[in-house]
Amino acid sequence: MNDAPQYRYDFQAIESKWQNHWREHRTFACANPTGNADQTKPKFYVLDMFPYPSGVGLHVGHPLGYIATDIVARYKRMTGHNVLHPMGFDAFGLPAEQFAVEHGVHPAVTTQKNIDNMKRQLQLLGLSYDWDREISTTDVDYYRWTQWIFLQLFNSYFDPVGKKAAPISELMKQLESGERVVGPDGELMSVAASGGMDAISGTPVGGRKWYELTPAQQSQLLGEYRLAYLAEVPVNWCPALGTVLANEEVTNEGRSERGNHPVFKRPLKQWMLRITAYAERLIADLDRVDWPESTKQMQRNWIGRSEGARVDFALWRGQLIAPAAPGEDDETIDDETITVFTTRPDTLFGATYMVLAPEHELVRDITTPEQRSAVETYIAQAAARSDVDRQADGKTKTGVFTGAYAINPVNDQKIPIWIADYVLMGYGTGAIMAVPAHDERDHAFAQTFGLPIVQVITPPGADGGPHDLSHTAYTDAGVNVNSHNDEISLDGLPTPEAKNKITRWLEEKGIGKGQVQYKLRDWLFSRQRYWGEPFPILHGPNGEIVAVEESELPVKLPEMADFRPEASNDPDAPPRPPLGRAPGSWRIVEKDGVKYERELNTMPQWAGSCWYYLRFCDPRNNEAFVDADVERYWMNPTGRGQLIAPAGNPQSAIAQSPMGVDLYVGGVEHAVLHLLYARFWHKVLFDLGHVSGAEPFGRLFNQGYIQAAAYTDARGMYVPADKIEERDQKFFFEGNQVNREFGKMGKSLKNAISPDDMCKEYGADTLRLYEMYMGPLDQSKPWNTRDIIGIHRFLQRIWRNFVNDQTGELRVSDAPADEAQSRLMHKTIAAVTDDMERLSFNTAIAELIKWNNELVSLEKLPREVAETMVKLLGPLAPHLAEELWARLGRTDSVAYQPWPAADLRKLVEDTIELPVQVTGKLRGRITVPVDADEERIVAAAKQDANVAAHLEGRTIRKVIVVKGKMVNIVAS
RNA sequence: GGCCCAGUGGCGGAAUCGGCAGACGCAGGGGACUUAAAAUCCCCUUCUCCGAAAGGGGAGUGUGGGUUCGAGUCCCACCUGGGCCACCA
Repeated sequence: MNDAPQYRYDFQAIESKWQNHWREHRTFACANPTGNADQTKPKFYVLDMFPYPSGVGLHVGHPLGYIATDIVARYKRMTGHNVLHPMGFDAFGLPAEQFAVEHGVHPAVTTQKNIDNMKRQLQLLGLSYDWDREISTTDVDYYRWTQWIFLQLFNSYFDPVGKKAAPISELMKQLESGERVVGPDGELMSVAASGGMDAISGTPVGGRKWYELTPAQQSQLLGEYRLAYLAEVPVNWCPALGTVLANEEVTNEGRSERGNHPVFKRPLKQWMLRITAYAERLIADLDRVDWPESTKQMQRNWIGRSEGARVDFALWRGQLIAPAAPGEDDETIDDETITVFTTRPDTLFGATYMVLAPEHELVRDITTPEQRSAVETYIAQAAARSDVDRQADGKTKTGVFTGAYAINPVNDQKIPIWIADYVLMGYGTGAIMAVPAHDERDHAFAQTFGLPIVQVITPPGADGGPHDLSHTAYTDAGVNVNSHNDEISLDGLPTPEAKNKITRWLEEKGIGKGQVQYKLRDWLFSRQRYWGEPFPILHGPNGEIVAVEESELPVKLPEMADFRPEASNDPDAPPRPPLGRAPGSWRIVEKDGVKYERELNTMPQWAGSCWYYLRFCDPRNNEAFVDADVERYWMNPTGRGQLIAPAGNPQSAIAQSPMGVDLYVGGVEHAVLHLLYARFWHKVLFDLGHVSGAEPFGRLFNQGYIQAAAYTDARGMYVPADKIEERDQKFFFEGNQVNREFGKMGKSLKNAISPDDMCKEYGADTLRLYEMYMGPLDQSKPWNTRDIIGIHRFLQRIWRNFVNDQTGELRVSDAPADEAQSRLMHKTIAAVTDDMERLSFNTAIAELIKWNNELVSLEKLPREVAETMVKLLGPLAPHLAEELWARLGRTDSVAYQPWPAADLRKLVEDTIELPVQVTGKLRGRITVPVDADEERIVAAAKQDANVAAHLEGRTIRKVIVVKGKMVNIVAS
């Protein structure tokens, strides 16, 4: 027999009713500020990192951030903001293509299916997105503009004078007029800066003036400066997948993340984006955004700025230089120097040998005949080893002597030149001066090969005495010794001054220069895949690279039945992008009687996510990627209504940020790449005048992960967590005991929990509240289904406070709240509002639970109390709030009700309880009038029996009264 | 190895600016209601000592020091766990 109350909290009926209502009424559609739209409201743009629509759908870890942003969006609507809260899908990429290959379905089909499923799951959670603005990076109307932005990059160069992107056409004009020249190292200089150098001396192509170059040469020269360019670079080539892979798509074992196929480093001609030109600004502008300090630090580390100097070492010519091998250029190396980068030019006197990367171009030229075979063997070995192998060796150093020597410019010492794989071709100049006394790696290498170690730095305060360098290098700053020649002495100088002095000397002598070096490399931007954005680029018969006209965009992906990448077992096989098999009608474009072939690579998955936040502002615009006025509105502070925050809360977490998206929430896994790439694109668009601010995301918040118990069997394999039985704190799978551990929820640990199941069993409001109640948003915390019941009880208790579950009657009266109830209400409003501003939803919920527990004892809720409860609940549990709002007789949506304001006067009490300490230990509590003066407070404190007992026989040394907080009587 | 973050009851966590440690929830214990169970409601619940109780004492926020009238909070060193980078000259 089922005698459950007839009018109990029926979350399923409530939630589907209101989800349908919101959808049908487009409750959360938000207007752009055009025409007659209401511009009196301040705007607020709150954004999630949009998901990749995977086939398995969401688990309960995914919506953590979405729930948080939804609460913020709903709260901001109630505080009178025009809120932009969109959602879309980052749907290009390898997984969809792989799935499609495996199941023989077109990726467009599976992608759409996955999007539909994910959207259904999101709507089940009652998230208040403006679905009118939904976009997918795979929509032609979207990637058309991704291609357009690529053309902006292709048609721009980085002007080193203005330190910003500018149209390449301007550079062309300046080169034509001779106003600007190309310096000896390829640097762009204005004529003034070059000291009157004319275009002849500056032009690197055959030493000819710009106007003497053929069009192909001119085009090649411009290519050296474009922000998007083709270059032969070492890439991660995976022949089995038939594509290059980004570093992060390669496992620590040097295999592909998907499929576990071997990956090889090899040089290939690829599209690159010149992000390195922006290194300085990408670091500097981090100071202008409100991001977690750790995320900023990760970006700074990734960009890796170091200050130091370039130093030229002359080759020692007292020996025969190896003659060029047959067929090679017989280059004279008489004038050759080896240039190194060092952050410690102050240790130059301690440089006892040099090391070149095995791939360094000079290695072949300088190697002596006796050493040639050893060197070539080593080079071959190094090439065969993956980066991972190199690292696996840790500190053991390998290398080979080339037989050649260089001259240390400060002391004319003849020092040997080695090659070793601990020197990387990709950083600095690919060559180093080795100072084994003061660099750990050089020290280890010198120890291994018996090279001399010369101390030139002493630790501060070490009196210049010899320092034990037999086991380890001294790498910190100190004071120079043994560092002088006829012209310069660094002896006695502390490290920073020594650096400055030697750098100046090197510059005067013309053999060195102060330099800033970055770890950041240019961005490898092409993939040999089908499921990505085609490049809007054409290749002419003579190797010309021509941009597709803007008017001819989009370049649509061709329909293809077979879109598989061409796999191979041969690491030397050339890449064959799937688009190479596209029909000729797509591949070949005829213009002015010339046949061009389309670029066959596609863009990486990062491309679409680099600018989607801009498209959300104006997603259906066919004239521009975003309307300029609309962009200015959403991406800039309005200056109006900075925030609706309680007084006395200056450090509001969601105050409007200086520029860009007001709040961007996502996982810390995107701390570097996505956020760096998007910032780079945004800066280019800013430089070219297409957007109004220098940074895309004013405030960033990284939510934590949801972890869950995972179980491994005797073989260490994960077993499904939902099939585990627990007995006596031991865990069993199919009768066998298994181990429990905790890890990030997901498919690989077989511990995913579906939000669909939770919504079905407890409801979306319960799931939302539970996820927020688990702990601080930015912390990782373990999922525990058992704990959900507490939140569910809370919502049921709210329901019963409003509705008599036997009769269905509303338990609300029109009587006013008494003083105690009123005070409690305003206290809760103040606390919850403060928590909302700080994104501290766990404590906001705790406040509401506490308040609601107090209301249980009331016969009926005063209407004011009831309405306030519903409003405070609105952002957190929106379905229940809408239902109760309707039952209170309201016909409008609670989503746009004004947020309750705490009346501070109502919080004032007549008396206050103060803790009393004696010498720092709590001994009693007193109740005094709130305006009592110090004298009266102290007198009351001394009268407390327990306090008096502890003061008995002691002398009072000091009395500290902190108004409204506590009293401390110090006695001895 | 470098940089960053975190350690608080049986568990998740609270304490926002240096001022009553453990809010709120789970689990656990006791009680009410019920034929019974579920649900619901009430009470207890950091450890420990004295006390029949009221109450009171001591210890306590990873460890050891320091600053302070007062430290979970600030400083120094260390331990443990997590994240990112990792031969970047």
